[in-house]
Amino acid sequence: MSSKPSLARGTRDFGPEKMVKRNYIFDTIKAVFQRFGFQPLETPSMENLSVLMGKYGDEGDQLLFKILNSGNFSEKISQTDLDEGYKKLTTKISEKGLRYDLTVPFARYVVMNRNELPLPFKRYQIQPVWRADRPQKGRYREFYQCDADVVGTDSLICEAEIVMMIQEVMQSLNINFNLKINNRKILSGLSEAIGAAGQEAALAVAIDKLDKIGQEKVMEELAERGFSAEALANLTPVFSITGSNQEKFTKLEELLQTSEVGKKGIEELREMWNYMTAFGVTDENIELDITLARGLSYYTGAIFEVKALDVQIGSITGGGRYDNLTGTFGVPGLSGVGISFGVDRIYDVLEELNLFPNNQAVTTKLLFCHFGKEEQNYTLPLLRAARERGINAEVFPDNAKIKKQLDYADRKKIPFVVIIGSDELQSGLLTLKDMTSGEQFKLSIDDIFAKINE
RNA sequence: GAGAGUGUAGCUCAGUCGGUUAGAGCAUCGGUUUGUGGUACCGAGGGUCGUGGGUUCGAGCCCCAUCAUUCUCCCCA
Repeated sequence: MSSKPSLARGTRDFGPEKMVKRNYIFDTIKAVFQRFGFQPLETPSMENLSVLMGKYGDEGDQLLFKILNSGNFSEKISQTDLDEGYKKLTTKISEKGLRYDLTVPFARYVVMNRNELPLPFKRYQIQPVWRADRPQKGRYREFYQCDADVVGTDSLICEAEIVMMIQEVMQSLNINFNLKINNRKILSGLSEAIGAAGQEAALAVAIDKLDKIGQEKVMEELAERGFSAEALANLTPVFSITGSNQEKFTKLEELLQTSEVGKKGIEELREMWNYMTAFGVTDENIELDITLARGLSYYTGAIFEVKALDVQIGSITGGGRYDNLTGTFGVPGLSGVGISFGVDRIYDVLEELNLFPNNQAVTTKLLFCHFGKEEQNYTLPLLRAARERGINAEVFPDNAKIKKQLDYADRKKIPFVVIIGSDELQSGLLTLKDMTSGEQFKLSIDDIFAKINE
């Protein structure tokens, strides 16, 4: 019995054309990472659940793909285990899970190798991750993350360099972009300054939606979350912080006078800006945006977010600084700052704006076509010679009508074919066909190689 | 976790009020052309209408269940 094959939900195939385009993005990003001194790292697809569980909150634990133990796991289960419900049962039948992101495996790696690693340690990592949530537009159960992080230094030079890496990647890909920068300490300071200390998480989540739902709705949501009318009134001036980045700094300083954390945040941002200036980075494309929050709670310092202009799509890159990356594995005191490029969204942007280079799809340059066994044998040394000259070449492996062989060349977008029949065997002059123009020439094999390499 | 939609040929989709043998385009294969693709013309193959039940003289169409899948909210990349 055969049944129709199908893809597992939320997963995708990447055919040859898509792979060429994806590799273009990966190669561009990798080149920039390496130029800034980041080194490659790969970790296993699966990790022990003890490494993954409890790192992403309750909801994150639910979204982990768990791997069933091998062997007869059922014999270890008793009726009481079944009665206790699936959460406890899971721990008895599953000990491993697919990684949920690249940051936690990275933290595990750093902890396990802390004595061998040169600190600060700069690594980049491009691998798929898996999440068991419901797929929808632009969201998958398997997708790639493309991360670069530095651990083991608090220097704000790292933040400045991240800004430069973003600029270089976007410029290489020809994407017009807007980079927003904030600092998590400013958000903390803000909640202190408006008299809602300790509520910065709720404040951050709500304020992050500002450009999506507008100021009024944000206020409503904050009110629902228990912010007092007074706090909301104090918050209002924040929305009118406008002007150049330097002007924003000045206004912010007035607003956050009363908050130590807030002042620290401003100080960090100013220092970071000073480094950027020293590097020669201009403020073009870069915007200080104190309403940028980036949902996640683990950021503690700078926060970055990049959006593509000219196209209606969410953020394509994000990152920030987080303290105590390795704390959950018992090694406190290692701070990190990182950036993650959203490859799938960048792909969509390049596709929509037609920014992929177009001469990439060609893989084979030359196909040998023939009329039978004897002619095919004649091509084999020529095929080898072509490859030795660096020409991507292949021979049609079956005996088939020339029509079918040319059709194969056409579909594979092979630009040149050599046709060999009895005439060619006799004369030694081979027929070269240029598939784009349709022109044909009778040439010696050396002339053919020369022409193809033109 | 909550809500909405869609399942008909390999793919994208028509299918009228419930009515005879379920269609098209693309793709595949063959031919026009035994040595010429991308164009054209001719022809062929390909279906348990997601699955199971129900209503009916009669169901691709109506009802129930179930599975799959897409989208929205939550959350995130």
